Amino acid sequence: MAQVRPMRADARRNYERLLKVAAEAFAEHGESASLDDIAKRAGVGSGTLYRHFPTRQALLEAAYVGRVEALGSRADELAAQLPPGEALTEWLYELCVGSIQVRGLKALLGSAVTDGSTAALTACGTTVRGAADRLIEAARADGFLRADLEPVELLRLAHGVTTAAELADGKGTRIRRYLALVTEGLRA
Amino acid sequence: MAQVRPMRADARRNYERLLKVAAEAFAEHGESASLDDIAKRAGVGSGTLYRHFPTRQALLEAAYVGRVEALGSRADELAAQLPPGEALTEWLYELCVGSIQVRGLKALLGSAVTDGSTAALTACGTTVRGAADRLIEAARADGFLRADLEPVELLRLAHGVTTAAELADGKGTRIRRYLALVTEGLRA
DNA sequence: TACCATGCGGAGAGAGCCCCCGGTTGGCAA
DNA sequence: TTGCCAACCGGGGGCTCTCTCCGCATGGTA
Repeated sequence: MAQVRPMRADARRNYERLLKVAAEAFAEHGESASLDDIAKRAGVGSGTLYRHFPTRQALLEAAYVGRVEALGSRADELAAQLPPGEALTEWLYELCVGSIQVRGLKALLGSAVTDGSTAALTACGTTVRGAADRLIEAARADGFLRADLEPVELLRLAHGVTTAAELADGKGTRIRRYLALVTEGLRA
Repeated sequence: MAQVRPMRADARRNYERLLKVAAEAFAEHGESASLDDIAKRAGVGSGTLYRHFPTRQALLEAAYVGRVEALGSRADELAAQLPPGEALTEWLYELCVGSIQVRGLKALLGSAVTDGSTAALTACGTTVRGAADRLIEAARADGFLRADLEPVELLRLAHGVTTAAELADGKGTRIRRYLALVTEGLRA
C-alpha cells in the first residue's frame, strides 16, 4: 500500500530549493520566518510550498533533519573518544550551542521532547532521543549520573538551560556555566 | 519637568478597562493574544489601546504589575515563616507555577532577567530581582546555596525550569521535580 | 456657557497565513 | 515522435493581525 511513485522532476527540484532556502531563512529569522517569503525566495508560489510542507513544523523539521542527524552521530563519536561523563557533558554543550546559534533548531528540538506533541514525533525526536539514551546509559553505568534521571528529562532540562543562556546574552556565552550549575547542583 | 497633570476621566476609565481585559486575555491566550481584540473587548478603538500602551510589552507589564508585586511580598512572607533554604525553594516553586498558569506572565518575567533588554527593565524587573536578592542572600548565609551564584542567574535558571516543565505536560506537574533536580544536581 | 486641548475611534495600509483552482508540463504509452 | 492526462504549478484572494493617522467628540476650566 501507499505506492510511492517517485516525484516528478519539477516537483523534486522545487522541493529541494525550498529546503535550502528554508534552512537559511529559519537560521536567520528564527522559527517564525515568513513562509510566503521563503516561497518567493525559492522562486515558487506559496501554494507549492504548502503542498510540500503542510505546516510550518513540517518544513522546519525537513530543513533540519540533517543537522539533527549530525547531532546523533556526534554522540557516538564523543562516546568513542571520551569517558562517559565527559562525552555526555560535551554533547549537551554542543546541543545547546546549536540550539542557540541555529535559530529555529531550538524550537524543533523542543517539540521533539514535548509530551502532548502530535503522536509520533518523527525522525528528529527519535534520533535525538536515541543519542541521549546511549550517552546517558553509559554515563549512568559509570556512576556519573543519578539513577532516577530519565533521558527525556535531561533533554528537557538542556532545553531549559538553553533558554536561560539565551536570556543572559542571546549568544550562548553562558551555556557552559549554566550546564555546570545544573549538573553539579546549586547547593553550597 | 514632566509636568504630570492628572488623566482626564474618560482616559482613566479606558485605561483601567484595558488593563482588566488585557490581564484576562493574556492569561487565556498567552502573550500573543490579539491586541485589537483586547481593544474591542474593552469597548475602545485600537488607537486608544496603542496610545496608552505603545507596545505589547508595555501592556503586558502594566497588566501584571500587581501579580509581580504579590510575588515580591510573598517572598518576605515566606522568609518570615520558613528557614532560608525552604523559603527560597518554595518561592521559586510559586514563581514557576505562576509562570505556567498565568500565560503571559512567563514572558514578562523572562524579559525582566534578559540582559540585552531595553535600558531600565522597569518595575517588574526591580521587584522580582529584589525579592530574589533577599531570599538568596539569606539562603547563602545559611550555607544552603553555593557562594558563586548570582541572583539573576538563579532567576534565569528558574525560567529555564519552567520551560522544561512546560515541555513535559504544559501544566506544571513536573516543576517540583525539575526544581529539585537542578538544586541538588544531576550527579549520582 | 463657551472654548480648546486632550483624548477617542475606526478606517486603512502593510504583512502574513493558507486555500483554492485554472493553467501548465513531465513522463509514459502507443 | 506524438499525444494524453495525472501531477504539479503559481499566485490571486479571503482572512487575521498590527499599528498609524486624522477628523471628531468631550471633559475640564475660565
